[in-house]
Amino acid sequence: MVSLNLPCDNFVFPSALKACAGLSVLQVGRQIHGLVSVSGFGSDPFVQSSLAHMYVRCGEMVKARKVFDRMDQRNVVGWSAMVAGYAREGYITEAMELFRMMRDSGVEPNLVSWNGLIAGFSHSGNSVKGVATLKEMYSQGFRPDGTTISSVLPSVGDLSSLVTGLQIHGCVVKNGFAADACVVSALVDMYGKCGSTENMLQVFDEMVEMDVASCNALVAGLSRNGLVEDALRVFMQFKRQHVELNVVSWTSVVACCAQNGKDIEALELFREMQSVGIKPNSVTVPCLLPACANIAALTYGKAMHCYSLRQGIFENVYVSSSLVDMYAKCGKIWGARVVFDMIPFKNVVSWNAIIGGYSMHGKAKEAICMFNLMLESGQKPDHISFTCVLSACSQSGLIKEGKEYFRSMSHEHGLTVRMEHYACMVNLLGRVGKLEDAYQMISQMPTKPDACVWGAMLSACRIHGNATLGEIAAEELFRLEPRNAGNYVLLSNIYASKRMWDRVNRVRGRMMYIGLKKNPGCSWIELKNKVHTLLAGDKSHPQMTQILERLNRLNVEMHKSGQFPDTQFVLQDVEEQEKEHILCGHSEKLAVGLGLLNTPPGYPLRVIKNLRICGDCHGTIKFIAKFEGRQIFVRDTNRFHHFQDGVCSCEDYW
DNA sequence: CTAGGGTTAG
Repeated sequence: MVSLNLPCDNFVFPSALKACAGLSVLQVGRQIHGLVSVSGFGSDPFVQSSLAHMYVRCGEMVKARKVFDRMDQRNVVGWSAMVAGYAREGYITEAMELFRMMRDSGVEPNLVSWNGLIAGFSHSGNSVKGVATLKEMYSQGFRPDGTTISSVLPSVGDLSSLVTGLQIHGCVVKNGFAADACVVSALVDMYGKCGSTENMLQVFDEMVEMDVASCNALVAGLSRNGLVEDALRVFMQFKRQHVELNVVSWTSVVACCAQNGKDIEALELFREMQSVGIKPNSVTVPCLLPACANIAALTYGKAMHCYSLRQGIFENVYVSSSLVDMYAKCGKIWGARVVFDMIPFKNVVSWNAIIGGYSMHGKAKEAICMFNLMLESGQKPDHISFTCVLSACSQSGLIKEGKEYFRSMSHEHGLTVRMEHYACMVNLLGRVGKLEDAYQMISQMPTKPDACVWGAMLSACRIHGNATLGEIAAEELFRLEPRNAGNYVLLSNIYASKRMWDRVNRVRGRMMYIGLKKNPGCSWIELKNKVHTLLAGDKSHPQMTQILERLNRLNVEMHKSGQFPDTQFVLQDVEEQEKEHILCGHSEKLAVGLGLLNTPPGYPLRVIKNLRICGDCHGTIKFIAKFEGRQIFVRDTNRFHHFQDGVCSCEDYW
């Protein structure tokens, strides 16, 4: 229309600006603003309100305010857009103040004004304000409608306040809002977030007309509450019933798998999603990438990188940040850095990804350097930034630096010290052998230490073979998480390393009594675009004979060179020779053996393990790396081990 | 002709 030189009037500007607002396209909005300025309609109240709204929706509150301040006759639409905008951006005081000023200037808020304010609070995650505003609206004689309900519900879910949720549900039933699809999906979501699956299912079952958003909320709700199998089952049902599943539906089910240890399933669902013609978007990618990272499926991860570049979604900060994380977890820390440097607008998530990456690789210097660069760039650190930098310090035994970061967290950055930060400090002190200091830190905590703190203590006791403090930590853990087999294994390993076999048997008896089995060790390796899973002692892999043959040959070579496996890591009290036999079956060694067989000489190997690497395997893999002239990366639950030339990047300190 | 709502994301 503009290129045809047709004149724009005060009727077409609002419509065009509304389109910009809906799509948050600031660039076009600015151009239209320019046209408005030269058109002579710059003082039309409709045009001005629309302009203010466009800037609000593009997150440009300063620009919006400028337009609003210049308005000659401020109408209810302009006021309401500004109020909602401030609430949405988290400027609560400004929103409330403007709301008051609107009334003082003689403009009465209507239902849409109230709803906008409530939606703004919900959007910015303000759980208390949303509900409070709903109550205030009631007290001033405004009846809520379906929009009010679906605006306020998201903040109720965040509150985890089931009572409030039930009250609102009651209001929905009484007023007949249950026919509104948005209300139903918001209710399903709210009950899911409050952990009430019975209510969630009831709302879903009573739904009048099938609605895809409610189906999606149900899948997410089941997944979030640990009912993974049910989530997958209902998804399959929806597919069979020909519910018109959209990109959100597929993304939800991919996320469900990726967040619950079903990494291979996540990759398969992603493929199926594409095969039925649903295009993954900038949310799908960060949902899927953790699955690639978990099993070090680098080829899939790279494919996602290419896809993101092709689709033009790489610039999305969540997409690029999850790519950084994926490369780091797949052993490519340099690749992670390259991607990080290409992120145009970094946020705290991006910085945390690269700091965490360096930390995981034991590169404390680099992690600290990136942390300082983040501060210099003006980015405020959050509690995760501190978890990353503190764990980097503990990987490398940097006591002084760690203590200083720990102190600055609350004193300089105004952040609350959480359990995981105490756990980092216990880890830091404990690993260098300052077990008494670590124990003292726990005793002086303002809140009761949780399992991650005691777990750090127990691990430190394992490294230094301290049975006395180990027993204290273990007893706390048995009370806090009686069904976590790892704790029993750690304590029993402490005893085994001190040859206290009667106590080893006592712990194992206790485990058996409550019906716990040692978590089987499991490793993954990607070879020729296929991810292979190996379980400790499992002989089912088709190449197992060759693997064991190769490993035995390497074992002989190792003995010849005068090195012997460290057998103190075996749990059972058995003859020395048999111990070595059991160690041979550890999954990380099997994965390395498989990698050696199926890759050309000199090719680097990347292995992922679900538990911490054992000392014997660590020693053996150091030997293999040297003997075979290979770089071998092993990622365990804690960090990366980069084996090369007979040494490991962790310097035997893990 | 201009203002308000639900589902996926470290």
